Amino acid sequence: MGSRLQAFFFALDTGENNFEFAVTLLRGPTAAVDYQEVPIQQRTLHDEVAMRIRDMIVEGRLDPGSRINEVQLGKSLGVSRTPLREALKTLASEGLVDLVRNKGAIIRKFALDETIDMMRALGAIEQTCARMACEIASDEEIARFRATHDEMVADYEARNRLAYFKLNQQLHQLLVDMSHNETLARFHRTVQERLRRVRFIGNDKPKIWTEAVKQHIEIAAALEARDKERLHLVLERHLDLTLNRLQDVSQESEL
Amino acid sequence: MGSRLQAFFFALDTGENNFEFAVTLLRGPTAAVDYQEVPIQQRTLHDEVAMRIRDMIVEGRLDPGSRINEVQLGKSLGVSRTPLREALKTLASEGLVDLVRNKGAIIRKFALDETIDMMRALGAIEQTCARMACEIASDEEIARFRATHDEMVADYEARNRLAYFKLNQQLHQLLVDMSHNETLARFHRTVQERLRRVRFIGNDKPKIWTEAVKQHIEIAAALEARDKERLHLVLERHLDLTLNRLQDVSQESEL
DNA sequence: CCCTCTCAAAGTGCATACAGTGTTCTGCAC
DNA sequence: GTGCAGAACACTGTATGCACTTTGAGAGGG
Repeated sequence: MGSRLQAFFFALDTGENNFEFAVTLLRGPTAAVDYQEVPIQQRTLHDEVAMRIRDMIVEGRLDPGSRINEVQLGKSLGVSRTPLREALKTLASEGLVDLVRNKGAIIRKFALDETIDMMRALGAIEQTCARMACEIASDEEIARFRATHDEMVADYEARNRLAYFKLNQQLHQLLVDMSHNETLARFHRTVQERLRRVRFIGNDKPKIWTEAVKQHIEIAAALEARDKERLHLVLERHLDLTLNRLQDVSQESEL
Repeated sequence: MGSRLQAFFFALDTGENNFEFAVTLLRGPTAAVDYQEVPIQQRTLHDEVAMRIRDMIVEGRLDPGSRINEVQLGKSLGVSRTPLREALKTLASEGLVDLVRNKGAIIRKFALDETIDMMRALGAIEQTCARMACEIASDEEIARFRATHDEMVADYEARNRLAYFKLNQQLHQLLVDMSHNETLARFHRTVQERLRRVRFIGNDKPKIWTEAVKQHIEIAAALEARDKERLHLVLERHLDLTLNRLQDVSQESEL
């Protein structure tokens, strides 16, 4: 809703060019009054910069825990400090960096418990949205979910990990979108973005992967049956699986 | 300028500013490594400015739908455009303003359906957190909830509206905090802040007020019984009440 | 060897300057 | 009076400059 363009992009694995666009977010059912509805709109420098840095952080090209040198980074991006600093404010609100007076931006380093915290939040949102979706999602949407789901399963069977991951993420997003609640959906996106660098850790264990797929099949089924409680339960288990995976993999306590 | 709610809110929130909110953003409950742990820290200008503008928006002193003139506002706050612009980036991320290229910041005007959307999100978070709370909240926390609750009911009986409102908000926050999920709690705070200007509309109807209190009593009871499902249901009804109230009050479609 | 004190270099926070873009006002044709 | 062109104005976006804080290396004392 609203027309905030601060969209979040899913470069996911390509690591490059996230120019597949935010326009999707522009759906504006709002009364065409004032400035509420915004046209296509060129991107500003600070937006562009925010995107670039976001990617750098998420892809691990900037070291968690380290400071950002504004002059240096600005030079390397070819912009002055002003738009850079503005971009950092945005990233700070998204929780990707911490801003400390006279020290500037520090790449946020997530403790394990914080990561778990965020995962749980993500899971909770998904559960909630799933419940809502059972009530108000259209049959078309559910069909679309099913289609994406089937595609994903096919990718699993072909052991096509990359495509699988992508569709998996998309599926979770789809579920959330079906709640028709933009506020929750956007929050989900933000957190998911924050977690991108750890989201799929450990999914390379065949057993876990297989289990995850099984759950997904159940999820799709429950959704089609519009069975709130069942869906809630499966998602609970799905989250548990993710958490276990995370805990197994990360002996160290920071990510 | 402002909406008809303006006077209402001046009374309501007593200029108690969101200090805690700003501070929360700096928090890092992490192992004391690197820069993760940040000392008390003086506030920066842009933080201060963000806070001021946030208050101005929430209290209706800035007109929804109108643009912010950076020079003018900067002058009136006694700061240059740089920290002001940085503050605006923060507020944009919080969803209080929209940023449009070559137009700057526009105070966000919420369509009724967007407001409902946010309310629902808030309700969903509360439900979710309540479920979590039933499992992991300590007895002390629940006792504290109960105490606050009782205090609030007393304020109701004394028809002490202002105190009631304050405790009500606090109670909802408490519930969310009991989930021990910082991510969700922070999100809840952000959205609640956005809604501050409309949150308690219509609560002056005695009938509705009475009903709300009844529900609160049930909520406290369910929580003490750690009865997830019951709590979920009551909260559902509580949300419905809020939504009805909102719909009743706002004939016009924007807030 | 270690401590700490000093001071220069580096880096951030904020203000100002400049360039480009929207907006408004004026004057003129009709 | 209405509509339009164009110039003056207003305002935003970005770059640069200055002041103050932090950092860190080296000197001097213990």
